[in-house]
Amino acid sequence: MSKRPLDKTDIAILAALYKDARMNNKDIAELVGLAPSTCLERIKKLQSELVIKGAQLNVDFQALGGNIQVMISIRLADHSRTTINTFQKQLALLPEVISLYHMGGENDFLLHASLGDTEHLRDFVFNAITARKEVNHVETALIYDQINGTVLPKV
Amino acid sequence: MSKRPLDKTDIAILAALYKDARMNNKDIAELVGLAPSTCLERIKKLQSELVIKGAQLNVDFQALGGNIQVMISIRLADHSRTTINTFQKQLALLPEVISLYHMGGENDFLLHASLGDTEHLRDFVFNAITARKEVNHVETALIYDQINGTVLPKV
DNA sequence: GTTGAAACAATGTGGCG
DNA sequence: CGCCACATTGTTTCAAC
Repeated sequence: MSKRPLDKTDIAILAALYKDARMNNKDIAELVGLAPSTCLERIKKLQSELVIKGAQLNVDFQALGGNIQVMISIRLADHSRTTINTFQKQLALLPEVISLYHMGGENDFLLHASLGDTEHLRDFVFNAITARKEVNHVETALIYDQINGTVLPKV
Repeated sequence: MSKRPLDKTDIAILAALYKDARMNNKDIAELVGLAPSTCLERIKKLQSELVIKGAQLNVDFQALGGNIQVMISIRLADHSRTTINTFQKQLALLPEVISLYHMGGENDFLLHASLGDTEHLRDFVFNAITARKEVNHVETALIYDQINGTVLPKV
């Protein structure tokens, strides 16, 4: 991945798409003050350079039956690469999992999940996490609310 | 927010857009087996019902000078609504902040941030967090790696 | 829920600063 | 070399069914 410095226009494009990834090219072009063709060229370039890695929908998990969200801190007994990799790959596939962070520090993983109710949460923690031999410690914290940052300046 | 039950097609549309929010309507329609017009109608409906709350770009933070990502656990001294709200609103505006979670449990907030280097991290923690009178305890953990879940079944 | 036509956006080419 | 204008192709969108 090259380290091309991004100019103001690139940042403006990224900021626009960060706020609304479904914005169309014509509107972005207008917003950043470029002709549509030029703007598209830049977006394509950012994509090919993997500065833009994709785009994800913000779904209302509640509408999908996920009435509670939690962060689960997990410590493993064994920190070998295979254990970590296997754990990570298998857990990321579970439908309850929104994100799985591999961490440095006391806890090895932080798991962001959406669950239907507290019973579902209990079952999930037991069946998917504490049932695993390599898991040493689990701590669940409820998420009340999430706010996303809006901008990406820093250049 | 109404609680209309989503059918298989709605879920399929959401799943497609969750994987790639920039997918166009024609391709989604084809994928889920609908005519483009019908598919668009459903997407519009999901948007107006706020099942779809938006879409966010997956940016390579490294390309933007964010070489490290951290999760910072924060405890406040005072849990009044005003203190919490003010803290949340002000911190969410900082350019380093990716997400800010208001939590139940021991820690009041979990802050996901992207920083240029360790010095930037140190300054950020001091200036933006520990410098605040209402902050009681701060704990920073490095993120090695993040995996996002791929599907949203659960209906 | 579909089809089809008109309106609009995406995209490639060639030309300008 | 990056930008723009324009022409072509493809997508969105709305009406009638």
